[in-house]
Amino acid sequence: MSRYQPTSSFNRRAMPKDPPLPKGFTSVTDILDDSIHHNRTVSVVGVVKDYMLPRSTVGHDWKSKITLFDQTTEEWSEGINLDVFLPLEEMPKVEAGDIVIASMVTRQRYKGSLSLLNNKTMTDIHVYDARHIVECRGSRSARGALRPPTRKVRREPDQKEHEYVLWLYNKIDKTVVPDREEVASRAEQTVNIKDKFSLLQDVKNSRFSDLIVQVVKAPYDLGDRASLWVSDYTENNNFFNKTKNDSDWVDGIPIRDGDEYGYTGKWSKTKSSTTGEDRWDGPYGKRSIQLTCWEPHADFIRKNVDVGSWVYLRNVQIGNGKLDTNTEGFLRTDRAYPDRIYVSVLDPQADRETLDRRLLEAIRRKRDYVKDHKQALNGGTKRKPEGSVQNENRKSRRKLKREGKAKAYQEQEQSKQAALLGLNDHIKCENADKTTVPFSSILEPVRYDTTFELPFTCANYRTQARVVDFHPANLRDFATSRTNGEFDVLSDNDDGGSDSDSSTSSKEDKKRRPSDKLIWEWCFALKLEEVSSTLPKGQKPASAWVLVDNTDAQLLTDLDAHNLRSRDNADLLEKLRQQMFILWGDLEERKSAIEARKSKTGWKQVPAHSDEENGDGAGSVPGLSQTSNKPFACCIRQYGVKVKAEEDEEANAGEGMKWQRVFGLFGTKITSD
DNA sequence: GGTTACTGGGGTTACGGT
Repeated sequence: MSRYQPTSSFNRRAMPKDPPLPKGFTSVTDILDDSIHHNRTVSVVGVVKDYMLPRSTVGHDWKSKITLFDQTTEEWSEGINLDVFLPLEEMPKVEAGDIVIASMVTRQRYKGSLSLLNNKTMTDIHVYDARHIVECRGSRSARGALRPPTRKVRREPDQKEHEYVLWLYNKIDKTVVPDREEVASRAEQTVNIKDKFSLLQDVKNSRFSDLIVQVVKAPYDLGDRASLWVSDYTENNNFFNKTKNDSDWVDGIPIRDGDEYGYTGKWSKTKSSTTGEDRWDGPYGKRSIQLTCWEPHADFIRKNVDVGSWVYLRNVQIGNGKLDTNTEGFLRTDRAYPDRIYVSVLDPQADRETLDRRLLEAIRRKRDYVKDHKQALNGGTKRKPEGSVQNENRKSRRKLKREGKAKAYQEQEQSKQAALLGLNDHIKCENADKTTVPFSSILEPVRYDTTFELPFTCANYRTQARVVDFHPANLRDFATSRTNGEFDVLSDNDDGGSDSDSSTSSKEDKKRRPSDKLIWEWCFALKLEEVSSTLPKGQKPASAWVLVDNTDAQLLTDLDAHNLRSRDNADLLEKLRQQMFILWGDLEERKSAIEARKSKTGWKQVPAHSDEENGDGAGSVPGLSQTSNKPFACCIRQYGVKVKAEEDEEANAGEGMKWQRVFGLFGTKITSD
């Protein structure tokens, strides 16, 4: 049996004299049937049931939609949507009752719904004007009713197709064809697109709103419907006031005063359960709304939505629900289009460029909420001392900058000498106009009016040094991974995805979400040693560990980080090895040999304290200083990070924390020419 | 099967349910 006459439509396909579908065509029923794969190219001939006038898109084309049905679907008046993207002037013009041949269209699933999609190079859309088909009744062909094409067609319909169109016109039950005028007037309204988008803070009772929200609690399945708690991190006084006290919640539903429906009794068995599903993952206060979603939305939610998902919800009816206590939302089955799903899952990890601005703003609000929430948890006083320390630093920094300039001038002569040291000219360094300062002077403690020593200063330097060690010891560990945090899409985010200590999230928040992607970044440290022609004999050159972060490592190596422990990236590892060889000569070979001889106590940590003027602190490997490599010009920045203070140390960065100065490499590039 | 690779609306509108 031909696939154009499957058993599934046998019963609906009556009359033995019915002509077969023209070769290469598929019935609407079969297109709607799951036996046809997605993205298959099909051709269809059908009667226009509904359409939407073209609207502009954010892309180049305009978009219109034509709903088609045929004799295999007329019993249910079911139809398939044909989404058409074309320039406005090329858009086909149709009316209800017209017959359309759409050849070479793609069967697609978009936002949960099946539809057909035109493609510019392959698809032909031929429209037969219903009013003229009547006039063709005397002939065997509907050819005379064919409207002039709106764009160049690949192929004219053949005689069989013209005949089939006429047959279909006569065959179709006219009572199921919607009235032309009625559809036209409805279509006119489709160009008046009402922007129903609303923030939760602005939703109004009995209105319909489109929302961009995050699911803050696992959807609760109620059989024929699903309950969803969502937030966009705005506040609405009419919302339920979620408190930290979870005793007023059962199974995701707040227990109302009076408990009219006896929830407490009914569900008391599960009340004490604190499984992940019961967990509240949203903001406190009046920031979340409960939605009741009927089919087919409920089914979509069951399959595609979980706690943490960001969703775009369309046509949510806002109301007070039966209890008339708090504002709730209702996502109902569309009466006119029962298959239409008004839920779509948004991808916050998408390119920032393509991300919906409204989603970005919601994520920003969440970030701010989380920050403020953290402050509240900490008593709201923590930030002040931090700020004052920074102000302090800012003042002193300005003064130091002035002093630094004078000092730099004095050191100019010295640096000129250093320039004669035979630098590695494969290493290029930015800020060539800036005075080079000796590496040792960067390491000197910073004093303010000689009354106290600053923990660090923020400054950039240009200097000359050579690499005498690196960390981690294995080049494969120069790249590390982290999950792409939710707030990373915010351009001003400073919460660092992997910066778990500064994160305010709960443990659950840190748990990897299915949508999180693994991000690979460079992170390694180089131990630099001073090169100086004026160093007195016998005196050890100054040295210090210098961190190389992802951006600076990208510049340095001209490579992007990936999992270097994966065999797939063996090429990248080799490239990295070659690049580093230019920078540090045979250092890796020497280090490998030494490490191989070392006891199996594991690698030592990079010294947390980077000031290692004497060079023999933890992390230094004896013998590596003898490595033969050339010094090079590089840029070094000094900055401070907050670390936990030991009991006997001064906590100068707020409660229990102290400042520690750190050095970083920047503006330095390995070149092979 | 085939191309190119993006674009994506409606509404005097709403029930059902604990």
